[in-house]
Amino acid sequence: MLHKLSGTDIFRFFDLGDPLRKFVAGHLYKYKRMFDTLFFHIAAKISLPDPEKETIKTFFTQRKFKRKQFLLQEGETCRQLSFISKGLIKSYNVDDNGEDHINLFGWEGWWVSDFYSFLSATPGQLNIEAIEDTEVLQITLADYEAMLIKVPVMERYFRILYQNSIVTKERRLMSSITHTAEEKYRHLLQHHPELIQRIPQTLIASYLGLAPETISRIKRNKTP
Amino acid sequence: MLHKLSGTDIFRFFDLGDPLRKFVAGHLYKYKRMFDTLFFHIAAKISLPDPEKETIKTFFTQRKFKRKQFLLQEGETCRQLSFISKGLIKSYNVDDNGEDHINLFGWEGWWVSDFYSFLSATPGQLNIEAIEDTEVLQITLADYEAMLIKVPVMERYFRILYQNSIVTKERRLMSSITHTAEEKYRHLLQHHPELIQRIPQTLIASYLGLAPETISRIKRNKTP
DNA sequence: GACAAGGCTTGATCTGTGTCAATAAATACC
DNA sequence: GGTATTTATTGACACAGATCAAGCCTTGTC
Repeated sequence: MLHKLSGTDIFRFFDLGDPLRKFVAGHLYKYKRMFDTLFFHIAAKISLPDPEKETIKTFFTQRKFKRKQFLLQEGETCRQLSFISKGLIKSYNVDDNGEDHINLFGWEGWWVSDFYSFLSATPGQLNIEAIEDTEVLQITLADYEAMLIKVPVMERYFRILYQNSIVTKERRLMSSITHTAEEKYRHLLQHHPELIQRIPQTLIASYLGLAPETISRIKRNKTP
Repeated sequence: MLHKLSGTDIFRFFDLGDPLRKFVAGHLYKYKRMFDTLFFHIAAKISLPDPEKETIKTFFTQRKFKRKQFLLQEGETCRQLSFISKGLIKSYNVDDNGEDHINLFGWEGWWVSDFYSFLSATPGQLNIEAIEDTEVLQITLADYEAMLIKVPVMERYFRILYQNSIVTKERRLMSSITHTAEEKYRHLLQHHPELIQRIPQTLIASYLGLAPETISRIKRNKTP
């Protein structure tokens, strides 16, 4: 089975504002099983037979985090790749002046980690913190690698996942370099309006690399 | 075989400044076959038996580009994923004011395309242009997908390739948001000094999102 | 080897966005 | 339900880095 990809589909499970989010949340509630969210997302990219699902389950452990609790702190080695089945997190680092800079937001259907730290098994600089109460499925590096050996079709899943992620990250980078503050904010507003509702403006500002005051001024100047 | 990954290894085939570049260049010269560079790079991530190599060869076509020639122009659909076996390219887009913004430089061992355009088969906004005379191996989307079906271990290769690429792109994004002009330039200088030699300052500036004059001033102020 | 074209430096000036500070509004908490 | 905390707004001001302009230096070309 080839992975079919349309112009919009490419972002479906990736960029901020996953349109399936609400449905997935309902789905989860109905079955009350965190793995359903995972398999639902996997099914969007590859077809995964039931026996393989059972194998995959054995590699993950479930964990819950309260609001403001850290999944990972700067200086730690990130031992887990986490799939968010419920909740909302921010991943950020702190610069020399003590300022936070948000790397990404993640919610239902997102994979999060300090990827560099995780893959290299060395201490990293990212903090990952729950913004809302969050439930995740976690896998260690050894198990991630073992799973990919044991269930080779997951290579395909992650290849497609990462492939799409690269597109998103390239776009965000170019936006960061080429756009003005206002363009960045309006772009986010246009493409991910739900974000603005769910996440405080201060954090949005940090994510966009702007001062919160700048966003206030943009809203004042051109919203009328 | 698991892919072993050390802290430095993670960037080896990815970020600017591939340390194997010179060796590969020599290697290529010796055997005068573009595929050697490709298989050399693949071998760094997975082990690929000879029969599979022969299969893979059938999916690629070779192409050469002269300095200043375009591999791809804005508005075109990017039909090819290109592996650079020799040369140097820039990938950039043009903003509403007609300014260029360089997305990435690529040379021996890099894969380049307008990834979004390629995967979605829709027109893209990137220009890809040869800075030096360049030789590439190209594969279409259909052949890329066919190859991944026929040689499944290539899923693994691309998964690892993309995985590393994500780390690099995340770092560049955070650098772009958190660092000052001077920090960005010094960081590049420290980690990729060869770049500064091989690529004109104007292009470096565009890559970093700075004005060329800013780089001149940085060099004046603190090099003494 | 002369001319063209491109690349680099320097100074003067302008401007978008950050910083600081004070207040108001919204939300969380016991 | 009232206080504490967080979040958003607004104004005054500062500054990093862009822009504009001019001149110089380097490289390529016939």
